[in-house]
Amino acid sequence: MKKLSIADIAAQLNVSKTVVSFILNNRAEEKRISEELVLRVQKYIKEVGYKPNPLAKSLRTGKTNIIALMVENIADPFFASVARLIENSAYKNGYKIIYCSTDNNTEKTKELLTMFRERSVDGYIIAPPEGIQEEIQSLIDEATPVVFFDRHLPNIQTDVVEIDNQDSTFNATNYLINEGYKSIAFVTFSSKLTQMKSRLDGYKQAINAAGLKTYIKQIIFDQNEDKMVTQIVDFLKKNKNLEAILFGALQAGTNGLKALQQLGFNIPNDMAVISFDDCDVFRLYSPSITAISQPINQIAESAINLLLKRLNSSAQKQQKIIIKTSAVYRQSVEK
Amino acid sequence: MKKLSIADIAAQLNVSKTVVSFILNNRAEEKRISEELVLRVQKYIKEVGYKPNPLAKSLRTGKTNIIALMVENIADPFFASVARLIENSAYKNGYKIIYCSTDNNTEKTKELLTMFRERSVDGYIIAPPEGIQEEIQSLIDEATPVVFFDRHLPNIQTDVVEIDNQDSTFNATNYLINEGYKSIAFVTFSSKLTQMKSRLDGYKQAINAAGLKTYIKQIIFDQNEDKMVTQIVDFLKKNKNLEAILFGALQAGTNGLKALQQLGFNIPNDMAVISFDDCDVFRLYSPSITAISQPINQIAESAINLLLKRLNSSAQKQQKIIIKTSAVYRQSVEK
DNA sequence: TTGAAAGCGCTAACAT
DNA sequence: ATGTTAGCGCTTTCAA
Repeated sequence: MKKLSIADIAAQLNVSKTVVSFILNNRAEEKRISEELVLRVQKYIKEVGYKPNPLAKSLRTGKTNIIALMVENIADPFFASVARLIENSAYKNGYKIIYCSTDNNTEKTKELLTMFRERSVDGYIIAPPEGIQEEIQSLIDEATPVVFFDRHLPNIQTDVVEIDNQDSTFNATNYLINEGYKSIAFVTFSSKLTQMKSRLDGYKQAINAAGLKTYIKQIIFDQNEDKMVTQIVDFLKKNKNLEAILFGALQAGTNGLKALQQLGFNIPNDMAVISFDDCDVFRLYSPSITAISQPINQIAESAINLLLKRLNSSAQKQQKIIIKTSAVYRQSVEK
Repeated sequence: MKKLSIADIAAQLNVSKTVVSFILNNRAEEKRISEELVLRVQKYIKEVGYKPNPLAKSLRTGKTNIIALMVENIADPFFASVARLIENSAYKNGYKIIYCSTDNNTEKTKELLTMFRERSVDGYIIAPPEGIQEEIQSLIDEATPVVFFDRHLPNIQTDVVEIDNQDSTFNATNYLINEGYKSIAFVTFSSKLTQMKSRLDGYKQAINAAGLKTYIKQIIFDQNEDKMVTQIVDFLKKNKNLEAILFGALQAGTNGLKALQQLGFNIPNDMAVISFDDCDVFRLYSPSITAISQPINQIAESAINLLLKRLNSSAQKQQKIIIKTSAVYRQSVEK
């Protein structure tokens, strides 16, 4: 059974391809095609199970119904979960997702963008690394929809979905201060990305407002987890007076717990702990770990909705959606 | 700046499209095109940064350089990690990945397969749900490469990458038996998938060989985690004599830990624990949890390599790669 | 209301 | 050794 083409359909029904095409694309009314013919064609198409070839359609229209999803790392639970939810909505709306992990690597991301552009991807949802302003701007200039999430790029005007990073760490830090802790550290990754900067700022702001001293450790990311643990161990050894730690990211938190375990710290007696991002590790750990929880559902939903809106109707003012986080208080900060 | 086409290049250089096409596709030698011309064309192409339109190419050749990756759930850490590694190799070899989560839902998966087929995806890497034999068989009949991983479908002859599920649980159960535990439960998901059956078989085999009694709980999967925890809690309440539990899957394990916590069990004194799959939760839990670790790297690598091999040269005997797991012994089974 | 035909950009059979 | 040309299957302008 050979694959049917629109020409086959037209030939069988003794009509032109044009008519069939119009009917397939719901333009029958607009084109004032007789109802009788419309029905006849639709019936036949259903009967033989004809499906238009999307490749040919794409070549002709330049639309692919494919959305590129560019995350930092698809193996990261946060990005994987967001991807899962975005995938759902996308498929529901007739779009497929082609994804990739940027590793926050500028060059790699540029190459990926070039590839996607060649393939005429319809739109982009990106957790952008630094240094891709130019490429993104030229996409925007071509009226290709781009939605940022998790972070943004300064100077780029496009839709963004973010959480209120600064508020989150500000509040968490204040919580620790109010609980009576004085020496509070912020352990995070060394990064220039906007979300990481904001988290650091929130911490600093709270500490400074309380007239306390800041203790900041910015871990250098390393494929080898043990090396990151070691960085935290060293930091802890150098700052014996610490009473509480706020971890600025999930992996900082889990590695931090490993470091604290290695050094035999008792949580929360020797050290109170709060971490950004929530996960099973924190829920199940004993003591359970207080965490700043990102509303993944809202983030994913907002991102895909913004993109779909843009795909369906161009030209509107870019939106910035800031989503509030909530802290889940657990045993790791009980005095 | 308009997008260049092969016709533009040909016109500029006063040669035919054919020549340009052959040179682009590395068939210059085969077609005995003069070296001088090859160089001239290549130079010009590089100069103007011309890239062939993959859409047009695909329409013509029927090849898309896209691989479909169908996992159970991309938000599951196991599948996300495998996806990450497969993504890497695929991009390195000039293929892109379009993925989807099947939810082990037969109907959904069939629809997805239809969609991918319409889009002329070049090959498939699938963790297959039940009931899609027919669709898969017809892909294979069309000589479309399909590689299964994590599980397989009975009666379908195609490349498979799996771990030695039965051996894994057999060995783990035996380990518990040798440690002196008598009442050993197997808590897993209710599933007809091959890998889950094998895990159950391995447990039964070991228990029976030792002349012990089996205690089996097959959790009904539920989006609501608490409901799954409750199922385990109920099971534990009904079997007060249990001394050890082997969990047949990651989520069974984490939910099991929650259940044990709820009931105030002390691990390993009140209950020894081993879980299938390893993750941070088990490493960081106190006591740390003994786990059967799947070699994710090997799984991903084998799967993508099998597929790439098939994409590059059809017709070869299908391979079944069985990968050994290793147990990571931790405190949860120390007597 | 319907149809003919051009063309999206590429490959490859066939010609020269 | 290089060129001509017919499609791949679709959309859309223009004509009837």
